[in-house]
Amino acid sequence: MRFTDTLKKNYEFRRLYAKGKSAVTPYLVVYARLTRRSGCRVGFTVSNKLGKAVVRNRVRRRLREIYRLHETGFVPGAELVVVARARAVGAQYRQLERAMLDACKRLGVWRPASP
RNA sequence: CAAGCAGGCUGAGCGACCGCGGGCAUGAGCCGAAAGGCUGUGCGUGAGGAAAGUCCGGGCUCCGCAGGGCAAGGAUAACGGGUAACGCCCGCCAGGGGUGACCCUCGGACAAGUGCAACAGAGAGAUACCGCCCCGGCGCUCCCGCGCCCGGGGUAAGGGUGGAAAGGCGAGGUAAGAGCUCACCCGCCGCGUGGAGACACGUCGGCGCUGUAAACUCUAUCCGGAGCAACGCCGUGGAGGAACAAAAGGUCGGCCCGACCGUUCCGGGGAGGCGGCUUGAGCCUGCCAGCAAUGGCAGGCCACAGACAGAUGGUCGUUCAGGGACCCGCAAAAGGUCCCGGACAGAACCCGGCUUACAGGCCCGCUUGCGUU
RNA sequence: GGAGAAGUACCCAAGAGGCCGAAGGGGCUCCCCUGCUAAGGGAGUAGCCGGUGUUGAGCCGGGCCCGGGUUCAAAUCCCGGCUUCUCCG
Repeated sequence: MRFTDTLKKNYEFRRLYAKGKSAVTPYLVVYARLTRRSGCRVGFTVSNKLGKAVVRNRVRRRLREIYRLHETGFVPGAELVVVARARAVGAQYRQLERAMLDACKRLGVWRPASP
């Protein structure tokens, strides 16, 4: 994740929830906004209502891997938070991937990478 | 060979590409006055037997506390040992289960005191409902005797109720009965022998006492409280305080007037940062002591994670388990092809246990039954 | 990560060893009131699961989150799980 930092502080998450736009899919919710920074910043939220620690870790790792593999397509300066919903627990990797890219495209922070 | 019992180990292997957290080195690039930081490169490393539940015991911190005793509250409970300690472990005893290997048991004291034992039943340490027996009364009868809407007394053998009816059973005894007496058995106390002890055996003597302490209680032993979000250090700004200066300067403004603004130190401490943070009752090998838990000695090793919105992942190939379908075949076995497919589960200060979850696989020992020699 | 609390009928809930065969509300059924409904008033049975029987009623057994245990007897006492909720920066 070359140009990417992770969102860490609670106030950063709350600022994004308050000021950003969101897109909803059955598997996840994406909040996003644009800043003047040169790199992207991303955070992942998997609440403990989704399951035990193993389940939550697997969901978060998959979401992070999806972001990593499609990192070059994100608009610089984007700040986003991906919140997993309950149906993400039993989802296939490809379903999660399609849901996340679709949501990001609707928010205008991602476009398919040109080869 | 089959069925079973007990214990221990293991918790898929190899490879490819991309990616992540620590550590060490490097000094290539950038930033910085420097310390150093970020990026890069190389080497090596990176989840568990339960990491889980947070149920016990410790270490470690802070708070409280002169020392000792008593009380309150809580915990534990046969006996002997192990351990830093434990409610854990080992051995053993008693009771219960199993043909057996073996398994199960919060297993002190109701004979110190108090409470409770609903309903049923006559009666729940006490009792006379039915019954049985004696005496009196009345009636029947020639008498023997028999009967009862009668009264007084004896009785705990029989009936029924109940979880439990007050040692069991037999004989003697008696009006009928009764440990009232006796033999045998059961239990408790005492005595003798053996044992480290719980206890076992014997029976010379005494006694016959309901159950319940996961009811209050008593006895013995142990325990101060909170927790790494503990705690220690640093800490821009802002609130507050002190010292210095009261001139110069800055901002608003065309200028004057006017308004606003200082520097240094202290400072509880919020955000944040750093430490605590991984070398420890540590791991491996061998020998000795012990039935064992465990302990002792010698040698070797730091390979055995340390994050802080929290790393250990993703996509594949192949092998090994496993399951299903088909082919071959009378059937089983073996073989072949294809498909599916990997238990429970993720460190968060660290250890010792317990409990709970768990696909399978491997090893050792033992028991019973059958067969062969 | 740590510290606690609570689970009782469809919902809210009382009960703290035996009279529990589970109180009381809400809900449900029937009746009154109304042109009809709501509200109000009166009465009533059951309730969840399984079995049996059925037009319906009934009858039997099990059930107080789940599984063990103590006791003659457990919603209640003890042990172990599960679920939900709260607090600590």
